[in-house]
Amino acid sequence: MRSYGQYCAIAKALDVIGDRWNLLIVRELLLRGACRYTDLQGGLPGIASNLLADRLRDLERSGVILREDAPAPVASTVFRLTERGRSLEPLLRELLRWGAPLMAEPADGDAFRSHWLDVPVQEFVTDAAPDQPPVAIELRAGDEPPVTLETAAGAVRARHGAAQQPALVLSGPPQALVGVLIGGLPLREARALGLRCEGDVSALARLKVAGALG
Amino acid sequence: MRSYGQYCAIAKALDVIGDRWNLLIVRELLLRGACRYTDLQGGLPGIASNLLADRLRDLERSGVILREDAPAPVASTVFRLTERGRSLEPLLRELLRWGAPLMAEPADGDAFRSHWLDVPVQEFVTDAAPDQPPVAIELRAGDEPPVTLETAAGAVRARHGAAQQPALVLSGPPQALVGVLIGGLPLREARALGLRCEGDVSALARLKVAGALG
DNA sequence: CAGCATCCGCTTTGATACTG
DNA sequence: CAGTATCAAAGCGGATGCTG
Repeated sequence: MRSYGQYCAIAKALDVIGDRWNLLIVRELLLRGACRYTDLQGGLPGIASNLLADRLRDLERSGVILREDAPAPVASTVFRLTERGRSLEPLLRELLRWGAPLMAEPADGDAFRSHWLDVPVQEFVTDAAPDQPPVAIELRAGDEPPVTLETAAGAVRARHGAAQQPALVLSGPPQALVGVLIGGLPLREARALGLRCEGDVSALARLKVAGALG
Repeated sequence: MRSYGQYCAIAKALDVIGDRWNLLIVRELLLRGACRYTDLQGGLPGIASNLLADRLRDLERSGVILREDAPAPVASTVFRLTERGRSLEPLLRELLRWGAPLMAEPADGDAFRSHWLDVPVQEFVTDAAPDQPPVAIELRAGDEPPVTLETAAGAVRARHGAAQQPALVLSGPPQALVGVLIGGLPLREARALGLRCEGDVSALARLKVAGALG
Protein backbone atom coordinates (compact mmCIF):
# COMPACT_ATOMS: atom_id res chain seq x y z
CA MET A 1 0.00 0.00 0.00
CA ARG A 2 1.18 3.46 -0.72
CA SER A 3 1.65 5.59 2.34
CA TYR A 4 -1.15 7.98 3.14
CA GLY A 5 1.50 10.64 3.63
CA GLN A 6 -0.23 11.92 6.74
CA TYR A 7 1.64 12.70 9.93
CA CYS A 8 -0.95 10.97 12.11
CA ALA A 9 -0.50 7.85 14.18
CA ILE A 10 -3.64 6.21 12.83
CA ALA A 11 -2.58 6.78 9.25
CA LYS A 12 0.91 5.54 10.06
CA ALA A 13 -0.49 2.36 11.56
CA LEU A 14 -2.58 1.81 8.46
CA ASP A 15 0.47 2.40 6.29
CA VAL A 16 1.93 -0.71 7.89
CA ILE A 17 -0.99 -3.05 8.54
CA GLY A 18 -3.76 -1.51 6.43
CA ASP A 19 -2.83 -3.40 3.31
CA ARG A 20 -5.26 -6.03 2.18
CA TRP A 21 -4.68 -9.43 3.85
CA ASN A 22 -2.14 -8.12 6.37
CA LEU A 23 -4.38 -8.24 9.42
CA LEU A 24 -5.73 -11.63 8.43
CA ILE A 25 -2.18 -12.96 8.29
CA VAL A 26 -1.67 -11.60 11.78
CA ARG A 27 -4.94 -13.26 12.83
CA GLU A 28 -3.64 -16.62 11.66
CA LEU A 29 -0.35 -16.23 13.47
CA LEU A 30 -2.09 -15.12 16.66
CA LEU A 31 -4.52 -18.04 16.55
CA ARG A 32 -2.11 -20.75 15.55
CA GLY A 33 1.33 -19.55 16.62
CA ALA A 34 4.20 -20.23 14.27
CA CYS A 35 3.03 -21.27 10.82
CA ARG A 36 4.56 -22.61 7.68
CA TYR A 37 3.77 -21.00 4.35
CA THR A 38 1.27 -23.69 3.47
CA ASP A 39 -0.40 -23.47 6.88
CA LEU A 40 -1.00 -19.81 6.18
CA GLN A 41 -2.38 -20.57 2.76
CA GLY A 42 -4.74 -23.07 4.33
CA GLY A 43 -5.96 -20.61 6.94
CA LEU A 44 -6.36 -17.79 4.42
CA PRO A 45 -8.69 -19.20 1.79
CA GLY A 46 -8.82 -16.87 -1.17
CA ILE A 47 -5.35 -15.40 -0.95
CA ALA A 48 -3.21 -15.62 -4.06
CA SER A 49 0.14 -17.23 -3.61
CA ASN A 50 2.13 -14.26 -4.86
CA LEU A 51 0.24 -11.93 -2.56
CA LEU A 52 0.97 -14.07 0.47
CA ALA A 53 4.66 -14.03 -0.40
CA ASP A 54 4.55 -10.24 -0.90
CA ARG A 55 2.77 -9.59 2.35
CA LEU A 56 5.09 -11.83 4.35
CA ARG A 57 8.02 -9.86 2.99
CA ASP A 58 6.36 -6.55 3.85
CA LEU A 59 5.41 -7.63 7.36
CA GLU A 60 8.91 -8.94 7.96
CA ARG A 61 10.48 -5.67 6.84
CA SER A 62 8.20 -3.67 9.09
CA GLY A 63 9.01 -5.81 12.11
CA VAL A 64 5.61 -7.45 12.59
CA ILE A 65 6.65 -11.02 11.83
CA LEU A 66 9.89 -12.88 11.47
CA ARG A 67 10.92 -15.78 9.33
CA GLU A 68 12.85 -18.66 10.83
CA ASP A 69 14.41 -21.69 9.24
CA ALA A 70 13.20 -24.48 11.44
CA PRO A 71 15.82 -26.89 12.80
CA ALA A 72 16.91 -30.08 11.12
CA PRO A 73 14.03 -32.56 11.55
CA VAL A 74 11.46 -30.21 10.09
CA ALA A 75 13.71 -28.46 7.59
CA SER A 76 11.08 -25.90 6.79
CA THR A 77 10.53 -22.18 7.06
CA VAL A 78 8.22 -20.96 9.77
CA PHE A 79 6.74 -17.53 10.30
CA ARG A 80 5.92 -16.13 13.70
CA LEU A 81 4.89 -12.81 15.19
CA THR A 82 7.41 -10.54 16.81
CA GLU A 83 6.53 -8.83 20.09
CA ARG A 84 5.47 -5.86 18.02
CA GLY A 85 3.23 -8.13 16.01
CA ARG A 86 1.68 -9.73 19.07
CA SER A 87 0.87 -6.24 20.31
CA LEU A 88 -1.74 -6.12 17.56
CA GLU A 89 -3.94 -8.50 19.53
CA PRO A 90 -6.06 -5.79 21.20
CA LEU A 91 -6.65 -4.28 17.79
CA LEU A 92 -7.84 -7.58 16.36
CA ARG A 93 -10.05 -8.06 19.38
CA GLU A 94 -11.73 -4.75 18.65
CA LEU A 95 -12.16 -5.74 15.04
CA LEU A 96 -13.74 -8.97 16.23
CA ARG A 97 -16.16 -7.14 18.49
CA TRP A 98 -17.15 -4.71 15.82
CA GLY A 99 -17.50 -7.42 13.20
CA ALA A 100 -19.41 -9.91 15.33
CA PRO A 101 -22.88 -8.55 14.49
CA LEU A 102 -22.10 -9.07 10.82
CA MET A 103 -21.92 -12.81 11.45
CA ALA A 104 -25.69 -12.88 11.73
CA GLU A 105 -26.13 -12.11 8.05
CA PRO A 106 -26.27 -14.99 5.60
CA ALA A 107 -22.86 -15.92 4.30
CA ASP A 108 -23.43 -18.49 1.62
CA GLY A 109 -20.28 -19.56 -0.09
CA ASP A 110 -18.03 -18.13 2.58
CA ALA A 111 -15.06 -20.22 3.52
CA PHE A 112 -14.73 -21.38 7.09
CA ARG A 113 -11.92 -22.78 9.24
CA SER A 114 -12.73 -24.20 12.61
CA HIS A 115 -9.76 -22.60 14.34
CA TRP A 116 -11.33 -19.21 13.65
CA LEU A 117 -13.68 -20.05 16.50
CA ASP A 118 -10.96 -20.03 19.15
CA VAL A 119 -10.95 -16.38 20.04
CA PRO A 120 -14.63 -15.60 19.43
CA VAL A 121 -15.70 -18.32 21.82
CA GLN A 122 -13.41 -17.08 24.58
CA GLU A 123 -14.57 -13.56 23.94
CA PHE A 124 -18.30 -14.06 23.86
CA VAL A 125 -19.25 -17.29 25.58
CA THR A 126 -19.14 -17.96 29.31
CA ASP A 127 -20.22 -20.86 31.47
CA ALA A 128 -23.76 -20.28 32.69
CA ALA A 129 -23.43 -22.78 35.54
CA PRO A 130 -19.87 -22.73 36.85
CA ASP A 131 -20.89 -24.77 39.91
CA GLN A 132 -21.91 -27.76 37.84
CA PRO A 133 -19.35 -30.34 36.75
CA PRO A 134 -17.42 -29.46 33.61
CA VAL A 135 -18.96 -30.25 30.26
CA ALA A 136 -17.47 -30.89 26.86
CA ILE A 137 -19.32 -30.04 23.66
CA GLU A 138 -17.91 -31.11 20.35
CA LEU A 139 -18.42 -29.00 17.25
CA ARG A 140 -18.23 -30.29 13.71
CA ALA A 141 -18.65 -27.38 11.33
CA GLY A 142 -18.93 -28.42 7.72
CA ASP A 143 -16.00 -30.63 6.77
CA GLU A 144 -13.65 -28.95 9.17
CA PRO A 145 -11.77 -30.84 11.89
CA PRO A 146 -13.70 -30.91 15.16
CA VAL A 147 -13.36 -28.36 17.93
CA THR A 148 -14.15 -29.09 21.54
CA LEU A 149 -15.64 -26.51 23.87
CA GLU A 150 -14.83 -27.10 27.52
CA THR A 151 -16.28 -25.22 30.45
CA ALA A 152 -13.55 -24.28 32.90
CA ALA A 153 -13.73 -21.96 35.89
CA GLY A 154 -16.70 -20.03 34.56
CA ALA A 155 -15.18 -19.58 31.15
CA VAL A 156 -15.50 -21.61 27.99
CA ARG A 157 -12.41 -22.59 26.06
CA ALA A 158 -12.09 -23.93 22.57
CA ARG A 159 -9.63 -26.71 21.85
CA HIS A 160 -8.77 -28.39 18.60
CA GLY A 161 -9.67 -32.03 18.16
CA ALA A 162 -12.50 -34.26 19.21
CA ALA A 163 -13.70 -34.66 22.77
CA GLN A 164 -13.24 -37.90 24.70
CA GLN A 165 -16.57 -37.73 26.49
CA PRO A 166 -18.67 -35.10 24.79
CA ALA A 167 -21.97 -34.45 26.49
CA LEU A 168 -23.18 -33.15 23.17
CA VAL A 169 -22.02 -33.16 19.58
CA LEU A 170 -23.20 -30.32 17.34
CA SER A 171 -22.72 -30.61 13.64
CA GLY A 172 -23.90 -28.69 10.63
CA PRO A 173 -22.94 -25.73 8.49
CA PRO A 174 -20.78 -23.07 10.15
CA GLN A 175 -23.58 -20.53 10.13
CA ALA A 176 -25.85 -22.72 12.18
CA LEU A 177 -23.15 -23.47 14.72
CA VAL A 178 -21.85 -19.92 15.00
CA GLY A 179 -25.38 -18.59 15.04
CA VAL A 180 -26.12 -20.58 18.16
CA LEU A 181 -22.77 -19.87 19.82
CA ILE A 182 -22.28 -16.21 19.07
CA GLY A 183 -25.30 -14.90 17.28
CA GLY A 184 -27.89 -15.90 19.84
CA LEU A 185 -29.76 -17.82 17.17
CA PRO A 186 -32.70 -19.81 18.56
CA LEU A 187 -32.22 -23.56 18.41
CA ARG A 188 -35.24 -24.04 16.17
CA GLU A 189 -33.89 -21.69 13.55
CA ALA A 190 -30.47 -23.25 13.78
CA ARG A 191 -32.03 -26.63 13.10
CA ALA A 192 -33.69 -25.17 10.06
CA LEU A 193 -30.23 -24.08 8.91
CA GLY A 194 -29.03 -27.64 9.25
CA LEU A 195 -27.86 -27.96 12.84
CA ARG A 196 -27.76 -31.53 14.10
CA CYS A 197 -27.48 -32.42 17.79
CA GLU A 198 -26.42 -35.75 19.25
CA GLY A 199 -26.40 -36.25 23.01
CA ASP A 200 -27.59 -34.14 25.87
CA VAL A 201 -29.07 -31.03 24.30
CA SER A 202 -29.51 -29.46 27.71
CA ALA A 203 -25.71 -29.06 27.85
CA LEU A 204 -26.22 -26.11 25.52
CA ALA A 205 -27.75 -24.22 28.42
CA ARG A 206 -24.28 -24.02 29.91
CA LEU A 207 -23.19 -21.64 27.17
CA LYS A 208 -24.11 -18.07 27.98
CA VAL A 209 -23.60 -15.66 25.11
CA ALA A 210 -22.23 -12.34 26.31
CA GLY A 211 -20.70 -9.33 24.65
CA ALA A 212 -22.20 -6.92 22.22
CA LEU A 213 -24.49 -9.51 20.74
CA GLY A 214 -28.00 -10.55 21.44
CA MET B 1 -13.26 -3.75 -1.57
CA ARG B 2 -14.17 -7.23 -2.52
CA SER B 3 -15.28 -9.40 0.32
CA TYR B 4 -12.71 -11.78 1.72
CA GLY B 5 -15.39 -14.44 1.56
CA GLN B 6 -14.44 -15.76 4.98
CA TYR B 7 -17.00 -16.53 7.62
CA CYS B 8 -14.98 -14.83 10.38
CA ALA B 9 -15.90 -11.71 12.31
CA ILE B 10 -12.53 -10.08 11.73
CA ALA B 11 -12.73 -10.63 7.99
CA LYS B 12 -16.33 -9.38 7.99
CA ALA B 13 -15.30 -6.21 9.79
CA LEU B 14 -12.55 -5.65 7.25
CA ASP B 15 -15.02 -6.22 4.45
CA VAL B 16 -16.81 -3.11 5.69
CA ILE B 17 -14.11 -0.78 7.01
CA GLY B 18 -10.94 -2.30 5.56
CA ASP B 19 -11.11 -0.38 2.33
CA ARG B 20 -8.50 2.26 1.81
CA TRP B 21 -9.48 5.64 3.34
CA ASN B 22 -12.50 4.28 5.19
CA LEU B 23 -11.04 4.39 8.69
CA LEU B 24 -9.51 7.79 8.05
CA ILE B 25 -12.94 9.12 7.10
CA VAL B 26 -14.23 7.74 10.39
CA ARG B 27 -11.30 9.40 12.15
CA GLU B 28 -12.29 12.76 10.73
CA LEU B 29 -15.91 12.37 11.74
CA LEU B 30 -14.95 11.25 15.23
CA LEU B 31 -12.58 14.17 15.70
CA ARG B 32 -14.69 16.87 14.17
CA GLY B 33 -18.27 15.67 14.40
CA ALA B 34 -20.52 16.35 11.46
CA CYS B 35 -18.60 17.43 8.37
CA ARG B 36 -19.36 18.76 4.95
CA TYR B 37 -17.81 17.16 1.92
CA THR B 38 -15.18 19.84 1.65
CA ASP B 39 -14.36 19.63 5.34
CA LEU B 40 -13.61 15.97 4.81
CA GLN B 41 -11.47 16.74 1.80
CA GLY B 42 -9.53 19.24 3.88
CA GLY B 43 -8.95 16.76 6.68
CA LEU B 44 -7.97 13.96 4.32
CA PRO B 45 -5.10 15.35 2.28
CA GLY B 46 -4.28 13.01 -0.57
CA ILE B 47 -7.72 11.55 -1.18
CA ALA B 48 -9.07 11.76 -4.70
CA SER B 49 -12.41 13.44 -5.03
CA ASN B 50 -14.12 10.48 -6.68
CA LEU B 51 -12.80 8.12 -4.04
CA LEU B 52 -14.21 10.24 -1.24
CA ALA B 53 -17.59 10.22 -2.91
CA ASP B 54 -17.39 6.45 -3.41
CA ARG B 55 -16.38 5.77 0.17
CA LEU B 56 -19.11 7.99 1.57
CA ARG B 57 -21.65 6.03 -0.40
CA ASP B 58 -20.20 2.72 0.79
CA LEU B 59 -20.11 3.79 4.42
CA GLU B 60 -23.64 5.08 4.21
CA ARG B 61 -24.89 1.83 2.74
CA SER B 62 -23.19 -0.19 5.45
CA GLY B 63 -24.68 1.95 8.21
CA VAL B 64 -21.49 3.59 9.45
CA ILE B 65 -22.36 7.15 8.49
CA LEU B 66 -25.42 9.01 7.39
CA ARG B 67 -25.94 11.93 5.10
CA GLU B 68 -28.16 14.81 6.11
CA ASP B 69 -29.31 17.86 4.28
CA ALA B 70 -28.54 20.66 6.68
CA PRO B 71 -31.36 23.10 7.50
CA ALA B 72 -32.04 26.27 5.62
CA PRO B 73 -29.31 28.74 6.59
CA VAL B 74 -26.46 26.38 5.72
CA ALA B 75 -28.13 24.61 2.81
CA SER B 76 -25.44 22.05 2.57
CA THR B 77 -25.02 18.32 2.99
CA VAL B 78 -23.39 17.09 6.17
CA PHE B 79 -22.07 13.67 6.99
CA ARG B 80 -22.06 12.25 10.48
CA LEU B 81 -21.40 8.94 12.18
CA THR B 82 -24.22 6.65 13.15
CA GLU B 83 -24.12 4.93 16.52
CA ARG B 84 -22.60 1.98 14.75
CA GLY B 85 -19.96 4.26 13.33
CA ARG B 86 -19.17 5.82 16.68
CA SER B 87 -18.65 2.34 18.05
CA LEU B 88 -15.48 2.23 15.97
CA GLU B 89 -13.81 4.60 18.41
CA PRO B 90 -12.12 1.89 20.50
CA LEU B 91 -10.75 0.40 17.32
CA LEU B 92 -9.27 3.71 16.22
CA ARG B 93 -7.82 4.16 19.68
CA GLU B 94 -6.02 0.86 19.34
CA LEU B 95 -4.76 1.88 15.93
CA LEU B 96 -3.50 5.10 17.48
CA ARG B 97 -1.68 3.25 20.23
CA TRP B 98 -0.10 0.84 17.84
CA GLY B 99 0.87 3.54 15.39
CA ALA B 100 2.22 6.02 17.92
CA PRO B 101 5.80 4.68 17.89
CA LEU B 102 5.88 5.22 14.15
CA MET B 103 5.55 8.96 14.75
CA ALA B 104 9.15 9.03 15.90
CA GLU B 105 10.43 8.28 12.41
CA PRO B 106 11.14 11.17 10.08
CA ALA B 107 8.12 12.12 8.02
CA ASP B 108 9.29 14.72 5.56
CA GLY B 109 6.61 15.78 3.19
CA ASP B 110 3.82 14.32 5.27
CA ALA B 111 0.70 16.40 5.49
CA PHE B 112 -0.46 17.54 8.89
CA ARG B 113 -3.67 18.93 10.36
CA SER B 114 -3.68 20.33 13.83
CA HIS B 115 -6.97 18.72 14.81
CA TRP B 116 -5.28 15.33 14.48
CA LEU B 117 -3.64 16.15 17.81
CA ASP B 118 -6.90 16.11 19.75
CA VAL B 119 -7.11 12.46 20.61
CA PRO B 120 -3.38 11.69 20.86
CA VAL B 121 -2.91 14.38 23.45
CA GLN B 122 -5.78 13.14 25.60
CA GLU B 123 -4.47 9.61 25.23
CA PHE B 124 -0.82 10.13 26.00
CA VAL B 125 -0.32 13.33 27.92
CA THR B 126 -1.29 13.98 31.53
CA ASP B 127 -0.73 16.86 33.92
CA ALA B 128 2.42 16.27 35.93
CA ALA B 129 1.44 18.74 38.65
CA PRO B 130 -2.34 18.70 39.10
CA ASP B 131 -2.04 20.71 42.35
CA GLN B 132 -0.57 23.70 40.56
CA PRO B 133 -2.82 26.31 38.92
CA PRO B 134 -3.96 25.43 35.42
CA VAL B 135 -1.71 26.26 32.52
CA ALA B 136 -2.38 26.90 28.85
CA ILE B 137 0.15 26.09 26.17
CA GLU B 138 -0.46 27.19 22.62
CA LEU B 139 0.76 25.11 19.71
CA ARG B 140 1.39 26.40 16.22
CA ALA B 141 2.37 23.53 13.98
CA GLY B 142 3.47 24.59 10.55
CA ASP B 143 0.85 26.80 8.96
CA GLU B 144 -2.02 25.11 10.73
CA PRO B 145 -4.48 26.96 12.95
CA PRO B 146 -3.35 27.01 16.58
CA VAL B 147 -4.31 24.45 19.18
CA THR B 148 -4.36 25.15 22.88
CA LEU B 149 -3.45 22.57 25.51
CA GLU B 150 -5.09 23.12 28.87
CA THR B 151 -4.35 21.23 32.03
CA ALA B 152 -7.56 20.27 33.79
CA ALA B 153 -8.05 17.93 36.73
CA GLY B 154 -4.86 16.02 36.11
CA ALA B 155 -5.56 15.58 32.43
CA VAL B 156 -4.54 17.65 29.44
CA ARG B 157 -7.10 18.61 26.85
CA ALA B 158 -6.60 19.98 23.38
CA ARG B 159 -8.85 22.76 22.14
CA HIS B 160 -8.92 24.47 18.77
CA GLY B 161 -7.97 28.09 18.58
CA ALA B 162 -5.45 30.34 20.27
CA ALA B 163 -5.11 30.72 24.03
CA GLN B 164 -6.02 33.95 25.81
CA GLN B 165 -3.21 33.78 28.33
CA PRO B 166 -0.74 31.16 27.14
CA ALA B 167 2.07 30.48 29.58
CA LEU B 168 4.02 29.22 26.62
CA VAL B 169 3.72 29.25 22.84
CA LEU B 170 5.38 26.44 20.92
CA SER B 171 5.78 26.75 17.20
CA GLY B 172 7.62 24.83 14.54
CA PRO B 173 7.20 21.88 12.21
CA PRO B 174 4.72 19.22 13.32
CA GLN B 175 7.43 16.67 13.94
CA ALA B 176 9.18 18.86 16.47
CA LEU B 177 5.94 19.58 18.33
CA VAL B 178 4.65 16.03 18.29
CA GLY B 179 8.08 14.72 19.15
CA VAL B 180 8.04 16.70 22.36
CA LEU B 181 4.40 15.97 23.18
CA ILE B 182 4.14 12.31 22.34
CA GLY B 183 7.50 11.00 21.31
CA GLY B 184 9.42 12.02 24.42
CA LEU B 185 11.83 13.94 22.24
CA PRO B 186 14.38 15.95 24.28
CA LEU B 187 13.94 19.71 24.04
CA ARG B 188 17.39 20.21 22.54
CA GLU B 189 16.69 17.87 19.67
CA ALA B 190 13.29 19.40 19.12
CA ARG B 191 14.94 22.79 18.84
CA ALA B 192 17.28 21.36 16.25
CA LEU B 193 14.18 20.26 14.32
CA GLY B 194 12.92 23.82 14.39
CA LEU B 195 10.95 24.11 17.61
CA ARG B 196 10.59 27.67 18.86
CA CYS B 197 9.44 28.54 22.38
CA GLU B 198 8.07 31.85 23.57
CA GLY B 199 7.19 32.32 27.21
CA ASP B 200 7.68 30.19 30.27
CA VAL B 201 9.50 27.09 29.06
CA SER B 202 9.12 25.49 32.48
CA ALA B 203 5.41 25.08 31.74
CA LEU B 204 6.44 22.16 29.56
CA ALA B 205 7.27 20.24 32.72
CA ARG B 206 3.54 20.05 33.37
CA LEU B 207 3.13 17.68 30.45
CA LYS B 208 3.86 14.11 31.41
CA VAL B 209 4.03 11.72 28.50
CA ALA B 210 2.43 8.39 29.32
CA GLY B 211 1.32 5.38 27.37
CA ALA B 212 3.32 2.94 25.34
CA LEU B 213 5.92 5.51 24.39
CA GLY B 214 9.23 6.52 25.87
C1' DC C 1 -18.78 27.27 -4.20
C1' DA C 2 -20.25 22.38 -2.75
C1' DG C 3 -20.64 17.84 -4.34
C1' DC C 4 -19.84 15.16 -7.13
C1' DA C 5 -18.92 12.35 -12.24
C1' DT C 6 -15.73 11.26 -16.05
C1' DC C 7 -11.58 10.14 -18.14
C1' DC C 8 -6.96 8.33 -18.15
C1' DG C 9 -2.45 6.38 -16.80
C1' DC C 10 -0.65 3.64 -13.41
C1' DT C 11 -0.40 0.29 -9.64
C1' DT C 12 -2.27 -3.46 -7.12
C1' DT C 13 -4.78 -7.53 -6.93
C1' DG C 14 -6.36 -12.16 -8.24
C1' DA C 15 -6.22 -16.61 -10.68
C1' DT C 16 -3.49 -19.88 -12.49
C1' DA C 17 0.61 -22.11 -13.85
C1' DC C 18 5.12 -23.29 -13.08
C1' DT C 19 9.84 -24.21 -10.46
C1' DG C 20 13.93 -25.38 -7.25
C1' DC D 1 7.22 -26.83 0.64
C1' DA D 2 7.85 -22.24 -0.52
C1' DG D 3 7.70 -19.67 -3.29
C1' DT D 4 8.08 -17.12 -8.93
C1' DA D 5 6.05 -15.92 -13.37
C1' DT D 6 2.57 -14.29 -16.10
C1' DC D 7 -1.33 -11.73 -17.34
C1' DA D 8 -6.07 -9.96 -17.04
C1' DA D 9 -9.06 -7.21 -14.21
C1' DA D 10 -9.96 -4.12 -10.68
C1' DG D 11 -8.70 -0.22 -7.88
C1' DC D 12 -6.29 4.12 -7.12
C1' DG D 13 -4.71 8.97 -7.87
C1' DG D 14 -4.76 13.19 -10.50
C1' DA D 15 -6.90 16.30 -13.48
C1' DT D 16 -10.72 18.25 -15.22
C1' DG D 17 -15.58 19.22 -16.12
C1' DC D 18 -20.32 19.45 -14.88
C1' DT D 19 -24.47 20.91 -12.23
C1' DG D 20 -27.23 23.01 -8.61
